[in-house]
Amino acid sequence: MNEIEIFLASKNVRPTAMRILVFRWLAKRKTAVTLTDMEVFFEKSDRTTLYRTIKTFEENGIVHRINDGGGIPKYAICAEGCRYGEHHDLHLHFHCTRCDETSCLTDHQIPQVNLPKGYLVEDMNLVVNGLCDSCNVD
Amino acid sequence: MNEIEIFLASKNVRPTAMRILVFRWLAKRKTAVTLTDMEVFFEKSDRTTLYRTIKTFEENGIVHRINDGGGIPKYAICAEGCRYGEHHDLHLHFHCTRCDETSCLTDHQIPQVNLPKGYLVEDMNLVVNGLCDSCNVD
DNA sequence: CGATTAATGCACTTCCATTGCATCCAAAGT
DNA sequence: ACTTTGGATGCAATGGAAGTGCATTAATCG
Ligand SMILES: [Mn+2]
Ligand SMILES: [Mn+2]
Ligand SMILES: [Zn+2]
Ligand SMILES: [Zn+2]
Repeated sequence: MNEIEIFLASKNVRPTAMRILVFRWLAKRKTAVTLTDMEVFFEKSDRTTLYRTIKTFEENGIVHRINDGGGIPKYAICAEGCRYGEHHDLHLHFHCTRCDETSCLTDHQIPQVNLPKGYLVEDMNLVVNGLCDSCNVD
Repeated sequence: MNEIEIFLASKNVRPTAMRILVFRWLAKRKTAVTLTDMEVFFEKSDRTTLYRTIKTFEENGIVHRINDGGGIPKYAICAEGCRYGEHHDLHLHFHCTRCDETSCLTDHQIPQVNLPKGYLVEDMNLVVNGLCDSCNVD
């Protein structure tokens, strides 16, 4: 077993050929991907398989879902420490309004927030919209 | 003209009967609404009309769209100062994972964030998931 | 190898958003 | 008051993406 297979197995995800390909591809991306992105790249594979692959990945703490406001979910590989049903990706997400790419700024944590009395926080999601460094060239 | 008509007109939105009804209803809501919510309440009206009504409201700074992660957009009345294509609702949004209601916490601004060099901020959106005060009763 | 269980592929369904077009209405001009 | 006219509305159709059922294929285990 190679490194990816070992990793997937450690997440209780059976390392099938398709899953290995998808994971390797995801790991190389610098920005989050949509299901359609996957569909375009893996044109030989069925959309349903990709759908269930990314769902399995999400459920097992391998990727996290990002909602950048565009309505279509995007996915990116998790940082370490994410587990089944328990994600720890409290970092900021940047969505570029020009190139429509969404990226994880894993070095930028979501600031602490105060809430009114009685509210209990489970999770947070901060999306910053603007121009990414590539697009912000004047 | 009553107060609502004057307000709509001030936003360059013609105060039709339907728009007045919708605005009045929205103003009474404590939580953000979906298009389907509107459809259920205004059962006599056509879905398309409601769709275009809320779209017009959004485009003219009367409501803002909230994406709480559930995939279905929600809408709530804007704070003062929002204009055509220019919203100033940098407040926190709370989404309750139990009752699925989403509310604007207009008193809670989004904290300042630092970004990597080269990134330009245009807008931010912070959604906090958890239990609202009504649901967090143990 | 045979039995068992999970993954895949295909077809279909569902859920909303969105659009085209005909009709209606209300403000503005005569 | 009548006509004109552009925007608002309603209905029907389309579009796009998520999700489901089921038969088939592949992987795993004894
Ligand atoms: Mn991320
Ligand atoms: Mn709000
Ligand atoms: Zn960009
Ligand atoms: Zn609640």
